[in-house]
Amino acid sequence: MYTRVMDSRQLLVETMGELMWERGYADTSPREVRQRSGVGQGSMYHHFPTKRDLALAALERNVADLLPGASELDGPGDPMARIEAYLMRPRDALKGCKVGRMTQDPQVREDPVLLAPVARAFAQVHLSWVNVLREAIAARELRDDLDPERLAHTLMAVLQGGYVLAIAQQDQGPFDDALAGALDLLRAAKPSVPNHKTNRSN
Amino acid sequence: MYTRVMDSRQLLVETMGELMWERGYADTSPREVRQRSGVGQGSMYHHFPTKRDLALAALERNVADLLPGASELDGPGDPMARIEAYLMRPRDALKGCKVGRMTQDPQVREDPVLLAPVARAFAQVHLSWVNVLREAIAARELRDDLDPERLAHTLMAVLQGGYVLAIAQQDQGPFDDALAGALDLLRAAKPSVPNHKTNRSN
DNA sequence: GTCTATATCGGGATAGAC
DNA sequence: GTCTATCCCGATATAGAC
Repeated sequence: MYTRVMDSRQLLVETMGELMWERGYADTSPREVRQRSGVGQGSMYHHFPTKRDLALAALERNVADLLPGASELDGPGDPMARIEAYLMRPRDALKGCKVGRMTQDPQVREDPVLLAPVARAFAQVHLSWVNVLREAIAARELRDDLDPERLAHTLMAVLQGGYVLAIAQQDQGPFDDALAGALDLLRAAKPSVPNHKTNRSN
Repeated sequence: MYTRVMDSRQLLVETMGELMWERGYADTSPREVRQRSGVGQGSMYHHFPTKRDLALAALERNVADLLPGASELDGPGDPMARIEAYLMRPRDALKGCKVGRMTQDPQVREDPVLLAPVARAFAQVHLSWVNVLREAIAARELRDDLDPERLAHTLMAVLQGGYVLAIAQQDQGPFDDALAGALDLLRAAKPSVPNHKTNRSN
């Protein structure tokens, strides 16, 4: 590791990451990156021969930014409480998801290399969801006839889709509703004869 | 109404609609539209002075394409059956949603005029969802402590988010999972003492 | 590593004839 | 309404000096 220094390279990656969040990949120009970052032309093309190279680095950075948040699902603590905490964490719905947004960018979608970090990120979040859902079932907080793999996709979709609804209406409300509704459903899906002795072997 | 003729104007709208579905707005050029449609330059700018004008027409057309499908929710028939039919209708997840996709296009997102048809479409679908969910509650197919407005957003989000997951993985699976999981949750949210006499006053 | 200069191409039109 | 010609600009680099 070559240690710290907030050098040009890193500045570029950070700036590109922001712009990709705000504007996507296709509609972000190298010019904008240079202007916002203050890094010069020559310098930029020295570090990143093409826009795509820069985008790849930025994407990986954005993914790395996001994953720690999802690890909130991994515990410790009561599974349903972790789920609730994760779902109810404050999020700016109108900004959308740094990572999920990329799936709608035509030039990312068609480029397996750019899509790969997105796929990996989602796969990892899915894993966390599956685990916490399994635990919730084991703790009798959820009916055991629910399929954790499926449900994990459902809950991830609520999040990603919530952003879409919020942006469409230019209103945070639908996003909050979508998450709250999902939580309501989970609560309604407690086993019909729950273990009231609450001896948490977890 | 000036009757049929698949004239240039209509051809342009149709083609732009397809391209916006495939590539979004920002990344679709007037040139592509002309080439795919076969309509000439002069003709195009005669009918639509700017790209944005064409996009608006195409967007409205795409919305009009989609709404009839959502009216499947409006019945008649058993509410839960309608919900299931709507959710399980075959969809090509990798193509994404014609309308929802627009929310991720930077140039649409920032343009209230272009965003408006999207917002109206979603509002209308939301209405259909609220109605069918109310009916499901009235028919004792869903617990009456669930909030139809919220749940409507949740279910719309599952759909929209399902597309995101599918595209990320380049796999229809996560989409199908997300919808199936949502249906599982709805089924698990039946009232604890359901009315087994099934006297449908609906 | 960074700078400035230069190059090519496509996007998004406008002009004016037919 | 449709055609061809033309225009300007920004996107995305490449070249070569410092």
